[in-house]
Amino acid sequence: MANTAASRKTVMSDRLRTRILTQALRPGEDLDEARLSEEFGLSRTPLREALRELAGEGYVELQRNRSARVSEMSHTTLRDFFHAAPMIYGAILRLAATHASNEQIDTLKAAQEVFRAALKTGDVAGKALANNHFHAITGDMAGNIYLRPSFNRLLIDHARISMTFYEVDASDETARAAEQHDAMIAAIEARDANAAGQLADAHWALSSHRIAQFVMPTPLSDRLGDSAPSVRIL
Amino acid sequence: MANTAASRKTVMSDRLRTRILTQALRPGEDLDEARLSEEFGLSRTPLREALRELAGEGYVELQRNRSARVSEMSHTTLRDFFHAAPMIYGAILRLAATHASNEQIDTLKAAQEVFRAALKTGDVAGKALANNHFHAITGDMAGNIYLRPSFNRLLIDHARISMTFYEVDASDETARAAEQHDAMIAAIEARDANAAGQLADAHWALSSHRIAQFVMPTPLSDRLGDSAPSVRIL
DNA sequence: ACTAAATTCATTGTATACAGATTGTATAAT
DNA sequence: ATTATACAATCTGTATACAATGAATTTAGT
Repeated sequence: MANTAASRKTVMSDRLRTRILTQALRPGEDLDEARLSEEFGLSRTPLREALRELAGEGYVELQRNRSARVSEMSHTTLRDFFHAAPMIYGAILRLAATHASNEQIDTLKAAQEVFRAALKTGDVAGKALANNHFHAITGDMAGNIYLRPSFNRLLIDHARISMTFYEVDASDETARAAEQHDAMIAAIEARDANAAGQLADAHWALSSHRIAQFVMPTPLSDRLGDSAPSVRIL
Repeated sequence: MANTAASRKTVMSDRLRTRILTQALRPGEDLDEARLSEEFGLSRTPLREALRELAGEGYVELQRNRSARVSEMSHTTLRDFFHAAPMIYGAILRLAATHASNEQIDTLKAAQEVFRAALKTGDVAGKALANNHFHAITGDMAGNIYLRPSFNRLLIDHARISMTFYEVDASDETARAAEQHDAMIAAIEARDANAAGQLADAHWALSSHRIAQFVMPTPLSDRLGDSAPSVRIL
């Protein structure tokens, strides 16, 4: 039952998802059907179906009579990301606090432990994936089928962006992120939607600050004396 | 070039989408692969791929080792719909006003003419589809890849719900909806994001009022004298 | 030498046949 | 009569072979 055909296909999908999230497969990269199907020991038929499922989730983009590609990430997508993320993320976390089941809360706590462990090892991909998993669980908790597709799409690019800026060590900020995760768990456990919403804003502010700092580092002139560096990009 | 294989597949996808939007295929209905592939003159392979693409867009739901089903619509989904729609819709229309190209505005005007024409004929499916197309264009205008998946998912269920409550004649309200569409076009053309956002709220209020009235009609006691019927449902 | 057309090669799209899984039915045992 | 088990039928999942499309290269013409 372990190596059954059905499981091989889900394994393939999961592996591809992980590779895209960690940028082992780069944005815009072509996906050769023959090569991939051979690698996973499956024929092209199930691979093509898997690619279409991944396209629906936003991992890849299909093009007619051409190879599927890993979803692009341009400066335009980054602008759109900054616009959409706070709104969706706030709504998700408020709903998570309202609807989370006790079982889901336990799952979230476990994910948080994995995240903290990943912070210690220092493995970049491990951090990004663990963080991604933590937030994906909050998406499950919210349980709103209309918000989920956009939220999941945001998580994909958040992980991929993270893979870039986690390269630069900033252990104080990751530590603060972990603390915010703990606060989120507490707010959700207390069914406090307002607190969860505020934490979403705070968490987002921290994350977006890091991203902005990476994309557009503080100019030297600002570092001398000026205590309010520009966070706006583009 | 007209009846090529590639076009047959897109025709099949489009037809299935239309049937689901108009509830010719009912929520929860099983989709038999053999029957459908035969109907459209294609083998099961491309049909299965099409179903996976439709699943990604939210039209159908896949289940392992079972037939694909038309996406469900329960009282739970309706509650989620009411929660998510105003937020997403407002954001989309504000972005549409900010980013719309002149060509897109022309397309929107054409769609509005089709919508007005559909209102006159009285065909229920025609109204719902024309309205759906109008709003889909505003989604294109917004051009935010992170909001689009959720917005499109909302449009699917909005069309399906409309197919139910458009049955009941309420020509005064559909006329008002058409006027709001015109106002939206004007706001977008003027690049007035605030006006567009307010119109989104107003349009949504009208639509949700109709839906709520249909789902939970005004009790007789309220109709006699009480001028403020409850709009809240669930 | 350079452009244009034709041909070849590589890759995607589709059809068919087969394998695997699930559901329903019939039969047997208690 | 009821439950359990085995069998059969139906449907989903996968593999392989073939068709069609697009890109690259070669060849012919100017």
